[in-house]
Amino acid sequence: MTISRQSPAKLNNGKRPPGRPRSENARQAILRSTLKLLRKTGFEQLSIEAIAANAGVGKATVYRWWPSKGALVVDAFALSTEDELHFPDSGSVYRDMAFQMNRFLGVLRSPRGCIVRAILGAGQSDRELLEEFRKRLLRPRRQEAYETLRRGIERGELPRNLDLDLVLDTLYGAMYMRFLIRHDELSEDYVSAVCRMVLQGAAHQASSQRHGGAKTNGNAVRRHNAKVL
Amino acid sequence: MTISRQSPAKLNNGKRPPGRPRSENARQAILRSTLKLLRKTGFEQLSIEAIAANAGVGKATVYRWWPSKGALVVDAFALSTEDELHFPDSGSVYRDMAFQMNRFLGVLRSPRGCIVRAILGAGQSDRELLEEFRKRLLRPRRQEAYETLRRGIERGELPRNLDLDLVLDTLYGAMYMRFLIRHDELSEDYVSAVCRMVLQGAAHQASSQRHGGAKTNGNAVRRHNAKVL
Amino acid sequence: MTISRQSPAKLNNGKRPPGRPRSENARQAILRSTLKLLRKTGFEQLSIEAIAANAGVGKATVYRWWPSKGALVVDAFALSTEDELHFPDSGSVYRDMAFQMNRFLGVLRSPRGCIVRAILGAGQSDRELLEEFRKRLLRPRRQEAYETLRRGIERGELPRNLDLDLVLDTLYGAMYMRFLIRHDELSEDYVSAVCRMVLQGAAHQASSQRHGGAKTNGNAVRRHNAKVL
Amino acid sequence: MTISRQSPAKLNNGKRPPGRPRSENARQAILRSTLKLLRKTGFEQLSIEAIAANAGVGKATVYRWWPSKGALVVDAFALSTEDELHFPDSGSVYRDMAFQMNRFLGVLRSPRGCIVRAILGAGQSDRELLEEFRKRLLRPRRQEAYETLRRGIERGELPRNLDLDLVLDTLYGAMYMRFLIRHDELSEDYVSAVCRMVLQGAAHQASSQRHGGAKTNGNAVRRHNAKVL
DNA sequence: AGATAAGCGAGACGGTACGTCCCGTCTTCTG
DNA sequence: CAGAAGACGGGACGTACCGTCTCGCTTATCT
Repeated sequence: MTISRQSPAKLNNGKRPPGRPRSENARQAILRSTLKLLRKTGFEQLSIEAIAANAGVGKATVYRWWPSKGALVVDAFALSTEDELHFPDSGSVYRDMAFQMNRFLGVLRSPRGCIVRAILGAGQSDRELLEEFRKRLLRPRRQEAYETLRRGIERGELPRNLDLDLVLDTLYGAMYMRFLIRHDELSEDYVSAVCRMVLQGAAHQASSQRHGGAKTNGNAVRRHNAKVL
Repeated sequence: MTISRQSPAKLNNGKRPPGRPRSENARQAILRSTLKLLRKTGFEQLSIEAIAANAGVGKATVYRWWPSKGALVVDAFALSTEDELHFPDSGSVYRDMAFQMNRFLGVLRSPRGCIVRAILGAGQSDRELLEEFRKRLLRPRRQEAYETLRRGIERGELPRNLDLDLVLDTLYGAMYMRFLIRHDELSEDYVSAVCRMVLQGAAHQASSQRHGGAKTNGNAVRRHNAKVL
Repeated sequence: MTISRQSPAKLNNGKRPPGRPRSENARQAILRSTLKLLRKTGFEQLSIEAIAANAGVGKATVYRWWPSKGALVVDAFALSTEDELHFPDSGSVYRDMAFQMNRFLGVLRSPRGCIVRAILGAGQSDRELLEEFRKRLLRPRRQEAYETLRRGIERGELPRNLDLDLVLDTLYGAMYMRFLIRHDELSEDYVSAVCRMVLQGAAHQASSQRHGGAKTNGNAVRRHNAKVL
Repeated sequence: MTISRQSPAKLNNGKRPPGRPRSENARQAILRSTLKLLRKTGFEQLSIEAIAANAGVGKATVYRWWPSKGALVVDAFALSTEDELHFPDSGSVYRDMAFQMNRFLGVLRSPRGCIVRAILGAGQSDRELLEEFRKRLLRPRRQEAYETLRRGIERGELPRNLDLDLVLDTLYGAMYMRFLIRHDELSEDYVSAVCRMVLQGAAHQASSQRHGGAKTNGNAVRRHNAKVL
C-alpha cells in the first residue's frame, strides 16, 4: 500500500483501467531519488524539480501521483522501513516493548531519522502530511502494540481496563520528545528506563479507562505488581 | 531578551550610535504582524514579504534586525508569553506537576499553541531555532521542575537517585506527542492520567539513576507507593 | 481535396487495406470541434488536446491524420467554404470586380473571417500552411480574376499590357490590409471606393508591364478613361 | 517612448517615485536579447525564459515591464527602426511616397522583415499586440503620410476631399499583401508601379470623401491629372 | 472461424515554457 | 543614517500542452 494517489485500476472492480498503465519504473525512480536527495539536502531544500530531474522523469509525473512533497517523502520513507518495526512475542510485555522501541530507536538514529524529523517538522504546518504519517507509520504499529499489551493483560502482567493509548503515548512520547527537541541524549538505556518505569506505572495503575472513566479497581493493581518486569 | 540582532547602541559602550535610532514602532509592528499572520496562515505559508507589507515596513528593515523567519517567530512568541507556567508547592508531587502540566496544556490549546507547533516544526530543520526554543522556553521550566521533584524526594514520595530528566521527559513527552502528532485528544484527563501513571512508575522505580545506573533497590519502591498519589 | 494525410486505402491501387478503416465519425467530429473551438478561442489558444477532448477522440487519432494544428485548421476551413466567391460577367470590369470583392468582404466579416485571420496569422511562421492557403484559396480565385480583367481589356476598359497581378494585389491588398491590421473600418463603401480608384488608375496607366517593363504608352490611357467606371 | 509599462515616475508630476529606480541596463539587455533571439529562432519558438536567460535577467523583470512576448517584440522592433521611415518633402507626392515606400520595402526585406511578419502573424490572435503595432509603428508614419498627401493637395497634384486613408491603405495594402501572403515578388519595381497607379487613380478620382460621401466633383479630377506623376 | 492488422479511446510518459511568488540584496529618496 | 519603497537576479512552484507511447477493445480483410 502507498499513500500516492491510486491508479484507477483498483477502483474498477479489478479490471484494468483504460489508457496506458502507470509506469512502475518511473514510480520507483521517483521514490529512489526522493530518498537520495532527502538525505543529501534535507526536506526544506528538497524540490520536486530536483527529484524529477534526478529520476529522469517529467515533473507532471510526480504531481500526477503524489499530491505534495510531504506525501512523496512519507511514501518513500514508509517503503524503506517496511518490515523492521514489528513487535515480537516473547511472553513478556517489557521484553516485547523494549525490543520494538529499540528497533525504532535504531531507525531514528540512522540516516533515516532525519526523514522522520523532516516529516514531523513539515507536518506541523501541513495537516495532510501529518495525517499521512499517522496513517502509514503510526497506526499500523499501534495496532501491533495493542496486541502486545493485550497479551500482557491476558498473562496478568497488566491490569484489565488499561488505557492502551495512554500507555503507548507515554512510552513513545518520551522517545519523540528527546528526538524532536534534542535537549538530551536519546540512548538505549534511556529507552529501556522509560519502558521499565512506564510499565511499572501501568501495572500499578487502576484508573486506566479512557480519559479517567471508571476511576478505580485498586485491587487489580497490587495483584499484578510483581509480574510486570 | 530577544534573539534579534542588537541595535548598534549596545555595542558602543553605552553611548548612542550616530544616525537615526532604530524605530520602536517598526519593531512592534513587525512582531505584531508576525503573530497575526502566523495564526492566520501557519509558519510555512508565512512570508517575510507579507509580514513587511502587513506591518507597513520595508523588507530590508525586517532583514536588518532578524536573521531568519524562525528567529522572528520565536521573538514574537516571547512577546506574547507571560509567566504563567510556574510550579506551585502544594506538598504533593502529583498536585504540583499536574497543576503545571495543565497550565501548559492551556497554552498549547490556546491560539499560542500553533506558534509552539510552528517553532518546533521549523526547528526540525533549523538547529538555531530549536536551541532558541530550548534556551528560552524549555530550560527555565525544567529548573523549576527539578525543584518540584526534589521536594517530593525529600518528602519520601519519590525514591532517591531518581533520574529526574527521565521522569520529566516521560511526563512532557506524552503531552508533546499528542500535541505534535495529533493522533488523539490532548485533554485534561489525559494529562492527569499520564501524570498519575508516570509518578506511580517513578515511585516504584529503583533503577532510576541516569541511563540505567544501579538497576534495583526494590524496597524503596514499595515504601513510597502509598504516598505518591 | 485535403492536406490531411491520406488513408492508406488510396495508395493500395484501390483495394481496401487490411485493418480497421479510418473512422469517418472521428474525422468529422475533429473537424467540427476544430471550427467550434477556433471561433471560441482563436488559433493560438487552440490546443490539440482540447480538440481531441471536445471531439471525444484520442489525441493520437488527430496526430495520425493531420501533421499540424495549421493543417487541421485549413482543412476545417475548406469544409466550411462553398463556391461563393466566383466572378460574374456583367460587361463591366468595375461591376464584376466590385461584386466579387463584396462577396469576399462578406466572408471576411462572417465568423469564417476569423479562420482566415488564423490561417494567415499562423502562416507567418509556417510556410507550408501559407502555401496551402495560396493553393486552395488564393490561386483559384486569381485565375477567374485574370479572366475578368482580360474581358475588360477586350472591351477597351483597360489598357493592353496591364500588369494584372499588380492591379489585383492592389485591389485585394487594400482589403487584406484593413482586415489584418484592423486600423480602420472594412466596409462596402471602402471596398467600392478602392475598386473605383484602382481601376481608374489602371485605366490611365500605361507602364503596366510586369515590374515596370516598357514604361509608357500614354495614349492608351486616355482612350479608356471614360469607360472604366 | 515605449509600449512597456511606464515606471510610476512619469505619473507622479515629474517627481521620482519612491523605491529603487528601474534598471536601464536590464531594459536594454532585454531588448537586445529579444532582437537577437528573434532573428535566430523566430517569434513562435522565442520564449521569455530564453530572453531572460540570455539577458542575464530574472524572468520577473521581463514580466514587470512588458505584459506579453508580443509587446516586448514590438517594443524592441520599434526601437530598432526608429528613424528610417520618415517622409521627405521633394515637392512631388509621387516622389515622396515612392521614396518612403521603398525605405519601408528595405526594412521588410532585411532580417527585420521577419519581425514584422511575426508581429502581424501573432497579432491575428492577440488584439493587444496588434494595437501595439498600430500605435507604435503604423500611426506615427500615417501622420506623416497625411502631411505628404496634404502638401500634394495644396500643390494641386491631388483633389481636395480626397480620402487619405483610402489612398494610403491601397498603397501600403498592396505591399503588405505580397509581404504577408508571399504569392509574388515584392520588388522596387512593384512598389513604384503600385504607387504610380494608385496616385494616378487618386488624381482622377472625384468621389473621394470618406466612405463615398459626396460622390463627385468631376472637374477637380481632370484639372490635376497631368501633374500627379 | 480464426488469424492478422490497423484504427480507436484513453491516458501516462519525458519534456518545455508558462506566469507567479518569494527569496535575500540592492539602490534610491525622505525624515 | 534608519526606514519605506520597490526593482533586481534567482529559483522553484504547480499547470498546460506538446507529441509519443502503451494499453485493451473494435472493426475490418484475408486466409
